[in-house]
Amino acid sequence: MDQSSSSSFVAAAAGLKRKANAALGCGRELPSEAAAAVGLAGYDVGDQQERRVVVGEMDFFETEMRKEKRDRKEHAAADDLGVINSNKGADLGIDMGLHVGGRRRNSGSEESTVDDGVSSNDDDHREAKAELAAAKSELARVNEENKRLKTMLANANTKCSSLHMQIALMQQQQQHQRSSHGHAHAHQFDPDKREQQLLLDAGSHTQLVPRQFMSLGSSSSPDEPRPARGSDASPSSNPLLAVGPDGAMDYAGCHGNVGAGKADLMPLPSFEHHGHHERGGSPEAMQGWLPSKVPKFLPAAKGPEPPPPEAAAAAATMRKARVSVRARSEAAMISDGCQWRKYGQKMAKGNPCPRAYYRCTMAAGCPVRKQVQRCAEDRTVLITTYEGNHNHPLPPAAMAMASTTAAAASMLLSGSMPSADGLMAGGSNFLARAVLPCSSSVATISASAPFPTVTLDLTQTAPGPGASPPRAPEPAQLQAALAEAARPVSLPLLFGQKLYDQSKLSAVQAVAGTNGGGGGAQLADTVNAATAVIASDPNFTAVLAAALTSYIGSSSGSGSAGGATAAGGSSGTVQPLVSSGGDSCSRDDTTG
DNA sequence: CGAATTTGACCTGCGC
DNA sequence: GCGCAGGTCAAATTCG
Repeated sequence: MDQSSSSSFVAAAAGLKRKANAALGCGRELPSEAAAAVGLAGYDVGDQQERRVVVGEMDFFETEMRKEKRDRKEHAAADDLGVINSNKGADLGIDMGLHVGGRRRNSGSEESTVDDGVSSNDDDHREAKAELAAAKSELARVNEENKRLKTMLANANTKCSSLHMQIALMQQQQQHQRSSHGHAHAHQFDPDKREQQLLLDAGSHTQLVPRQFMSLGSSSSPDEPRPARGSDASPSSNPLLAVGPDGAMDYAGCHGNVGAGKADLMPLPSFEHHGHHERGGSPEAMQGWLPSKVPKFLPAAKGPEPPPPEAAAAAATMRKARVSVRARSEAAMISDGCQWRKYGQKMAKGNPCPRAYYRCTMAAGCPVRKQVQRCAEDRTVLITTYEGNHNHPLPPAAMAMASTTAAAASMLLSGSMPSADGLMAGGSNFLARAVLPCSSSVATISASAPFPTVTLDLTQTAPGPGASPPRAPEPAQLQAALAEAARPVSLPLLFGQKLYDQSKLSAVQAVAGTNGGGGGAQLADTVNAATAVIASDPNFTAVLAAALTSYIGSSSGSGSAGGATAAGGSSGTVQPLVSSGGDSCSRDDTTG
């Protein structure tokens, strides 16, 4: 090794060390030995390519994305039947069986290579032809399979949109009833409820999922200026078509600049970006991106009609609702199908690992951000916290995560913003019971100020006495868990039985609206019914929807959902995974 | 050379 | 008012 290459190697190694540290979430803080202590020693920092492979993103959707690439490759390959690259066979996981002597063709010397090997042996030649034909057949079969899977995925995502709409409609109905019946009385003597109502009233100023849903059909805020819609389809008559007047417009807008119509991009289920409507005057509004801080949110609202201060404050609070995903990963970041750009890194108190800040770059002005941080207690656990909603269609690979997080956020923010106690007494622990047999996922809610957060914990194994330490799920398992989370099945049953049961809803609303201690029977009934649904169909989307039912019913606090707390609360199997600010681990430290 | 990342500075909210 | 912590900005740096 000459001197120049040696020095460049040293420089590269230094850079790699720094990056590897950062990738492991322990960037500036970790000297070499410390990096080794957290597992860096397992990586070959001298090989950048290797490092990129190993320390790169943990790809939840690796299989799917590969499949898509593969699909495209195979189409090309099918058109060019003269050459079958054995690498394709490797990618496909198919042994093409072409490794016969020197007869494997390559694109560089097809004729001569083949002839050299074949001319001397006609039997081998025939055999190779047969293998080639078999390989083609297999290729065609795999192509068909890929197409079928793609179609299934698209259908699933469409159904998931329907689920979100149903959740929204239920929330809308609940809010309408609440606003028309009890809220005037309840809020007069309950400052918290008054504040909640302010949040509700301000909801249409926000870009949060529930507000998006609420905006369907009739606005929750009658005085809220709404863009005129030619086809104001009734959401109840056709939830899918009524993805939302706003959403429809926004999609039309973003389709233009992010390639709508591309087969591999799908509109998010009712995801909407409100910035265009609310802050249309400012440059930031044009970009659709606003910092999350309230003081910046307020001045940014320089449009013709800035929202009232309390509305803006409420909007800022609600906009901070987050969905956190915990997963074991050695990679620096989980791959959720979106494109992210890092815009900052910060040391968080109580955690030696830095927190990285990313924003979505799939579309200009997408307001979605995420924070990535390793858990202080278990640095194999990567905590990814999402905030905001995409304002653009997502590739199929991103739909599972987006749908799951949107559903969780929607649930968390639905209706009102109950106290943390109320959440923990009801929704959280109920969610905590939602252990997926298929993925061992656990969802918890924390409404701790200022950032209500839903955590999807993909690190937990099924609880059991004396259970061994959590086992790291394979990426494929994680992907399956997320895909499962987004798979909407049996929702008509769930909603038909519970969420559209107006009498029961009214009862639950009465509980929530009056902040009273009664209604335990109805609540328990709802919880039990939802639990039954989960038991019969342990689907995470259904779990979330069911949890929403429970959550709405229990949002009044009072611990009336005591039955729901039994399994998860104190067993230790469900930890307080996330708290405000997404710094779950440090929270765990401080709360003991 | 453009895009992405790094990193110190800055801003803001909050608790004391 | 002050200090701390979280979050963001933006110039500098690195990468492809």
